[in-house]
Amino acid sequence: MYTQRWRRSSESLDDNTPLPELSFEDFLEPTQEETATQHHMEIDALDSDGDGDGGDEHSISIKESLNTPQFKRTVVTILEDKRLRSPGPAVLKSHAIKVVTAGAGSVAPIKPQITDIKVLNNFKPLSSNTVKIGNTTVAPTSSPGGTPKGLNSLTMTQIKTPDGKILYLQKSMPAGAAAKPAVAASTPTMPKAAVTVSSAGAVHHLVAPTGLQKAILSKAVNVGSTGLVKAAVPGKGGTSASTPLTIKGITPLGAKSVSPANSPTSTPAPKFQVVRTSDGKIIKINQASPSMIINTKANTTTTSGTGINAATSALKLSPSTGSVGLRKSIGQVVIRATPPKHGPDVSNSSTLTTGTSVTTNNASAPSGKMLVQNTGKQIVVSNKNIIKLSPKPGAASSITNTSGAQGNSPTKGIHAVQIPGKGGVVQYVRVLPSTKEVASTSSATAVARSNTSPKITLVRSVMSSAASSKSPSTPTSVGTKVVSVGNTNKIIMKTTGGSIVPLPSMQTLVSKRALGATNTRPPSVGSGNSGSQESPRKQRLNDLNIQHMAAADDASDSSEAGPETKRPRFVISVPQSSQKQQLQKHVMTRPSSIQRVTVQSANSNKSSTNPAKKVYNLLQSPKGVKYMICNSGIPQSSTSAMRRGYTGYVDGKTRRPLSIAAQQHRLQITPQQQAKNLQALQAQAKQRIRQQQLQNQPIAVQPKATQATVQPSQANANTIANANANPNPQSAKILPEKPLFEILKSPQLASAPTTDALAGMASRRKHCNCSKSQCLKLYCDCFANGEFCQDCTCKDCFNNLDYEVERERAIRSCLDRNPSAFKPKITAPNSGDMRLHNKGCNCKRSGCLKNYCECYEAKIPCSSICKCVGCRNMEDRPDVDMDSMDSLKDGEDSNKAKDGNDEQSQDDSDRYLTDDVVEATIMCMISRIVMHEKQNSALEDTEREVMEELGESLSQIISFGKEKIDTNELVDSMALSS
DNA sequence: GAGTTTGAAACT
DNA sequence: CAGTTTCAAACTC
Repeated sequence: MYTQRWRRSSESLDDNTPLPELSFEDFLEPTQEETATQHHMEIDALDSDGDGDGGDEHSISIKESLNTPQFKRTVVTILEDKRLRSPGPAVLKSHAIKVVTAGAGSVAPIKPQITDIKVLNNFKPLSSNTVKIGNTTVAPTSSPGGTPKGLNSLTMTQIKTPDGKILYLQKSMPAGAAAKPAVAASTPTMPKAAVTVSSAGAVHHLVAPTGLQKAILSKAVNVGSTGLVKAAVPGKGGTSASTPLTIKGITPLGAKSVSPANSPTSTPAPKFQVVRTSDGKIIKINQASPSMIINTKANTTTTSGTGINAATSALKLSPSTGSVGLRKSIGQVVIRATPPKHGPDVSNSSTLTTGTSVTTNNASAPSGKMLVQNTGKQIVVSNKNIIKLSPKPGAASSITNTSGAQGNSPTKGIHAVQIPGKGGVVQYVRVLPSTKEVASTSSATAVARSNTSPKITLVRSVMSSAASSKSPSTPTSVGTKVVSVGNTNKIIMKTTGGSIVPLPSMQTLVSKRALGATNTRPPSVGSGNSGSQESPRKQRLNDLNIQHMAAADDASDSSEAGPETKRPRFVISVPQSSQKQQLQKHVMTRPSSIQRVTVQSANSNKSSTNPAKKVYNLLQSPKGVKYMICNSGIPQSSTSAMRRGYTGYVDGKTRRPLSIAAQQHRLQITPQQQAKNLQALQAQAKQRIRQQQLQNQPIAVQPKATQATVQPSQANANTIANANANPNPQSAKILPEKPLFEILKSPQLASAPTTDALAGMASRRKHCNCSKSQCLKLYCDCFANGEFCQDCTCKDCFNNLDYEVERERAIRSCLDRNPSAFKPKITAPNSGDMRLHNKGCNCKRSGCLKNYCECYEAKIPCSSICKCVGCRNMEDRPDVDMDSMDSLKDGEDSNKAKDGNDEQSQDDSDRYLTDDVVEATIMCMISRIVMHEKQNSALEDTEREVMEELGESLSQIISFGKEKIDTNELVDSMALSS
């Protein structure tokens, strides 16, 4: 079935294929560890910009979350839409709720489940709006009143807002054996009010569909001021092994939903976007209502009786206590719930909502991460897959859909986006054309609009990639269109009345994860079909349904078992081609045709634990450049963070890390960028001068300097040579420097050639000795360099394949703190030898002349970036001005006076004015000229600049000379004193 | 090899 | 963002 979806090209693995390095983040694919049970869902966003308008942008993305054996979790993140234009019912502006529960997987996690709830902004409960995540639905209810009906019978968790508003999480009694806690805000009319939100006397009732929502919160969940709440949910039974936590929003299922849950009476037949995660969880977004459940502007008028103010943003969720607090400040709510173990529920729900064949398979579907952003611009599905929805009017060629073949969707034209879920599960996104286009309208009608769901248009650019797999299940029937997201694919969802913003790519969301690669294509780029923007299809998105379908062929993937199998591995390249192809479901996991390939060692079996198995993401740029990202392990190349010394041995030429972003940058180089490049070139030239000076400096530096300048091995010369051959900084061409295949290999897996290569360039000179960090913090050099510990003397080391989950989590943590954490600290901006410490040191006592200093250790002089005190490792700082000329003169004079030897000074000048220094100086001057030429600067200005450059260079040289003299003096004085 | 020093990383 | 603590490497003895 899906075989076509997946490209598993051994080619990509070809060592000869140039594979530009990718940032370390790129390697953070969903870990293998993720199990089907695990779910990580993020829902960002609810954009009700069209509250009144009905235009809403909604993006839903599903990402796979890291699942550790201990912690299985589903994360749902809802982000606020800051752009809410129309007033609407009180809406949470941005909300992030993160609930993490220990997975109830076959392997019962012993550790308590953690639930994180994070509310970023105002929370706006929508009466009719409901969000359904997996089995759990969260819906704000406008109905005033006390506890919803049937609360007593139900196990309820309350969420209280500062305002006194209360949200209830309802445990619907599971039809099946295991009851799952459901969180829902129900409209007052909801027959089964599982959850109610009452503020100011307004009560929202949550109705949980019997079959669908099941959530059990055994532990209280608290939302901290930070908006992040962690709650441990004991698993079922004493062991607490698996307690799926779901938030169940009971949304009035519009025409589609067959769900038992009753839609609020107030809302006739709201149209919903249903997103289904690979694990079978379903998220429904009621577009009819102006605001999504979770996100609405605070200022919005509340038609629904929800009393929650944006202002009141604090939420507390305590399952046990039932209290949930929402805070304004918190913009995000992430709910992580253990994925429902069993498909039946899911399937049911899915069928109810979507009713399409597509929905059927989820039982085993791996967890997915869904991110919905209020702005609605982006949808991230499974890891890096992104679907962007943008409100811009102009962009879209609306996709007119008539009733989709997919099933029972109430709405007519359904656009389906098929996204590969984990383990080959395909997620489908349906976009139902809204029948009504509402110009910006008053918000109040949110609930009432059931029929008139906000109009959302999906605009997608033509898929460039040809390989689109057809999912059998996907209806090719007329009306439903499957949108595959290809490289250039752009999906724009436009609510009526809302503007459609062409989403350049799906990458935006990825940014968090530093998927710079995706950005490589400007929106316009890519498919010849500009169409996405120009002729975007406009269509209401009534129902957004994303499903992860277990691809039959995925069996291989899934069968591969192991955590990896559950990760989505695919790349989506979608051919622009014909509509027919479009009808075909395209797997869209990654922006720019990224393909994920699982590579197993010859002997590797499907066993999940097989360390040898690795997943490579293959990426091919429009230009045909292939990139490979290794899923397992941290790519060494990309991460060569080089903390203390490693950097010093990495040669920019051979290992110059090139992040995806950087690559994109190159691809999209602009004149300004060119100018910057020139500047960088100048900087490099200066650095070169410095280095030259350092090399000549007899003291201390020399021995290491030689080392530092040693070029890495020629191992990859074949592939690298070309890349490096182009010194022209202006070149927009991607220059893969080294086959990532080798670079990315974990040390353990690295082939001999690779090892050699690495050894040549940056052989590990040492092994860590960590004792407390478990080698999962940047303290650990191995970890910081993206390497597995090997032959180290560390204690309790987790930096190995045995703890890949923890490791990946740690990586993510580091990246959260610092997205550049794994990027090389020392880089050569361009082609040059000039390496710069990106961050600079902060030495205070070492004078930057000991290896404590990262700059010194890397054999590079400190720069203006450094914050060091008493630095002795800088030959010339920018702040050095011509005054140094005088000082140098003085120094020379003093030196002369001291030595009484003019020849000495002459020798010094000869020493420092080496050919390299002169050359570098000239390069600086030339670069100025070039830059000015490009800028069409006046000749006079150019000349002046050039002379200034010369003066600056001379200043640096002089400074160096002066410092050297001072050093000599010091040495002499010390010698004398001794 | 133990103890100290150092500065980045992590934390508050 | 600044101050403090933690950490592991670098260094000293």
